[in-house]
Amino acid sequence: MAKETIKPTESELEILQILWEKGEATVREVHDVLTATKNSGYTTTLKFMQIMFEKGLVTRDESIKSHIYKPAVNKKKMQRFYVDKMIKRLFSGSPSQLVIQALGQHKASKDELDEIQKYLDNLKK
Amino acid sequence: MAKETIKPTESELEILQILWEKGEATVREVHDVLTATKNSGYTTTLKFMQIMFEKGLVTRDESIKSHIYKPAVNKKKMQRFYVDKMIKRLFSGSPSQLVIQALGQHKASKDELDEIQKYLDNLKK
DNA sequence: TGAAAGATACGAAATTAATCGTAGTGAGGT
DNA sequence: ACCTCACTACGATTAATTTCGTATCTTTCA
Repeated sequence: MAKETIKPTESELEILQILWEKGEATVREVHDVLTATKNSGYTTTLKFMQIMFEKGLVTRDESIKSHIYKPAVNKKKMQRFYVDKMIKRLFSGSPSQLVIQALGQHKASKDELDEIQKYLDNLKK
Repeated sequence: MAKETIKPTESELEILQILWEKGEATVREVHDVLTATKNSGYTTTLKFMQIMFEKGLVTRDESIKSHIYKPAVNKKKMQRFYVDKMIKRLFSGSPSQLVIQALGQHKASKDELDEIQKYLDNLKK
């Protein structure tokens, strides 16, 4: 009975991101965020969230007319899963290559660099 | 006519990884690598590579009986694309969170840590 | 020379993802 | 009491992805 890692689709991940951010939200709220960048119908968003509910990616409170959805999967766990996959598929299994790539392609603030430095010091023991 | 980023599917990425690694390979060679971890038919691998050829993800030399395939997309470009997406979708847009996550979940060697350190020093200027 | 081995091409089934239309339900206001 | 509005449920469609079977071709070698 090993728990399968539930793999969200691209669209589901987009919605999870919003739910993680907000903690909980109605379909309407999620949809409003989505339509800020893309445009798709309300029932499309609704359908996605219903499917996510069936898959166990979210829970929902149905006691209110507008159901309230919450993420049911752990963000950290998903991060780990995808970081792993990405390292394997795109960085020949080398985590440090990913780190360097990530550092290189975005400018981090001084604070962020310091935080990474602290983390690094710790690893170096 | 801006060139669209060609987005390989999961399976296509798996094959690209092998081609990037080897530089070039026949279907048979790719298939042998694949079947080390999963199991699927030879014609499945063949079909994938034919589709990838049509999409322009690979080139091939047909002058030999067993066609020789080469990657036609840049690995760095793909890395950038997916790292971007991942930061956006899973790390709330924060590259340093990804870095810390990646560092935390895999043990890097001393050499690798040094390399990252050097890179970091450089960024800090 | 002709059968076996191994390759490609092609079509098509099976599955999964994404998208939307329509119908039905319930609460609130007039 | 009824109309309207926002919401859910559900089915259907289309598109993309994965997977293979079968036909065909070429080389080799007994």
